[in-house]
Amino acid sequence: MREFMNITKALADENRVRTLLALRQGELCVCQITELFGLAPSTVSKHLSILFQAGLVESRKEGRWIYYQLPGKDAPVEVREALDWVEQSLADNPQVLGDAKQLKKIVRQDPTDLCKRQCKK
Amino acid sequence: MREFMNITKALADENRVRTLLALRQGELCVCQITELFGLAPSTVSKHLSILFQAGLVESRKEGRWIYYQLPGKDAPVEVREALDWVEQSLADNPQVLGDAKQLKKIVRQDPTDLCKRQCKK
DNA sequence: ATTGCATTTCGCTGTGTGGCGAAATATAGT
DNA sequence: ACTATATTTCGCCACACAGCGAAATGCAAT
Repeated sequence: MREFMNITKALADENRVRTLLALRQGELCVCQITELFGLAPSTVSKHLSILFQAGLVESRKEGRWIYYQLPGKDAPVEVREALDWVEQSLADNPQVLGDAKQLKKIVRQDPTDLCKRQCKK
Repeated sequence: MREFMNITKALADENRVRTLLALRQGELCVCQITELFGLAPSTVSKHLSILFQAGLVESRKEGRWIYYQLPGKDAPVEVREALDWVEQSLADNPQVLGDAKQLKKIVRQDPTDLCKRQCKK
């Protein structure tokens, strides 16, 4: 029950749900998600931490960057069904489609430049 | 998106989730759920209101009593899939099974007596 | 009409949470 | 070693929310 509630609480924030759907495109680093939502890096990091503790995302460290991604087929059933439900419910949501569109522009840019700009703010 | 977030926020509370699973047994009035959780009637009423606004329960008025129940087949797809997900994830959860067991005793009692006892508290 | 009762609404309180900026941590490159 | 930089952790603040009790509402029975 504890684990299930971790999932529902993680899904009870719009930015976290949008993050999960954004990750369908493939792995993203913190600065890319930060750029997508216009939030502070620390805020995005916290969101990702909550998603991670719920098992809804995995992370991979590569140099200075930490890439987050959706869990693979080896994820617990609860997690997979939660993600399926989110995707099925919001796949053609305007907000989500808009995010996907903007993400394409973001992933084309050099992550280094993104982070530099965010630090200057 | 708004509607979907209403659902996820409604599911982000353990007592509300337990309520949904309890309602699989059939419709329940407020005082029965109050008895099950040991909460104040006003608190239970608020929870049910949140579930109702999310579309996760329906209500039926009969005299002084208001019975809440799970929505029928005519419910929106998002709602049905949310309920399916909750049920699949928690069907054999100890807490949920315990609730079901206690509910059987509660529904055997006269609702009038339940309410009287709750008012005396 | 009035009383009794099931439920809801209202006001309040304590706790939880999202947001930020600043400081801390960890890694790359010089 | 030192600097730069990507991310996290830590305080802090504003706000949302679960919980209760008391008052209000709606309905039934007298």
